[in-house]
Amino acid sequence: MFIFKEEKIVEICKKNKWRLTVPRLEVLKIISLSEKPIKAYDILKKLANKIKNPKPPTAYRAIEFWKKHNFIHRIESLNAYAACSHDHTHTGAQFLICDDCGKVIESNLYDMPKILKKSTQKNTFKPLRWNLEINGICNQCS
Amino acid sequence: MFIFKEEKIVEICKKNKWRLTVPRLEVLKIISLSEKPIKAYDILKKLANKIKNPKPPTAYRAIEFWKKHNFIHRIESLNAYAACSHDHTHTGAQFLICDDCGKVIESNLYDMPKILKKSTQKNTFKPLRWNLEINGICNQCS
DNA sequence: TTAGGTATGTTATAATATTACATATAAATT
DNA sequence: AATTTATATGTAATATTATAACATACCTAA
Repeated sequence: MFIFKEEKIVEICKKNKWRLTVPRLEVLKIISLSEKPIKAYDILKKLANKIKNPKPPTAYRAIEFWKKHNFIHRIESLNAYAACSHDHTHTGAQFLICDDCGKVIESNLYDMPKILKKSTQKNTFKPLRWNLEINGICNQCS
Repeated sequence: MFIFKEEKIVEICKKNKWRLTVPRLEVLKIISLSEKPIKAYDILKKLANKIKNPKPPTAYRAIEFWKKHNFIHRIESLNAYAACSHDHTHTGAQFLICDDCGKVIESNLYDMPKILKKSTQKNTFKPLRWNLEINGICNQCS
């Protein structure tokens, strides 16, 4: 989805005083090198090339870490994970999921569309974060 | 979330020549009587009051049936199901999920917001259906 | 009333995710 | 530098969510 530069990651972690451990770095690499959103157990399988006999929690913990810091997203309808291709400040994300090839494009707006905001106001609901998944057919497949 | 009238359901099924079987009807009742989105295995537990020793496929098949016909929605981020509180024609849905009490408000737009449509066009992506989940704090909890 | 299609019952298992606790490592404090 | 504290990992077990496969039952229509 989006390839991170390792030096950049090292730098960001240092700056934020986050511990950049081996499982964390390897998991981020695996996700960011994947062409499509990748599932936890596929991450785990690839992780086995780097770490001796890793167990599910090792993968899930690293996933959780990067998700928390907005470096990756979970595509809910796919149970899969993709590197964030935008900056790490947005509280909402949207994804264009191709029903045909399975590739996912992240397409951020940063602000919630007015009409959605209005609809939350009508319900006196205070929105904090949002996730939009749009299924359809991508450029390449149509 | 939304309570269906049984006679109405019977009528709709007859009209569409859908088979309204016992597991299907009971599963729809269970979901529509639930205050919050309900999980498959909780549906299954409640179904046991109506059907002798039901197994997961019985619940999942009925869920699939109503989902296909747009009578219920799956809240992806919760792995849970809620009765559709709107009509059954929309191809997109959005949900306001309260992080505090877990209740979910369905708030449909029918048309995809222009800004989203524009963003799919920029990617020459042909949208077919969409699902938006907004987390935040509801009226009652704030 | 039989053939075809559709739905269910049942067993088993796959896929996804978390708990719990022991150990290790890094960072902060003395 | 040694000790304390907090954080991360290793590991086994198990919980949760979902599907496959196949036999049986049941509608519908010819």
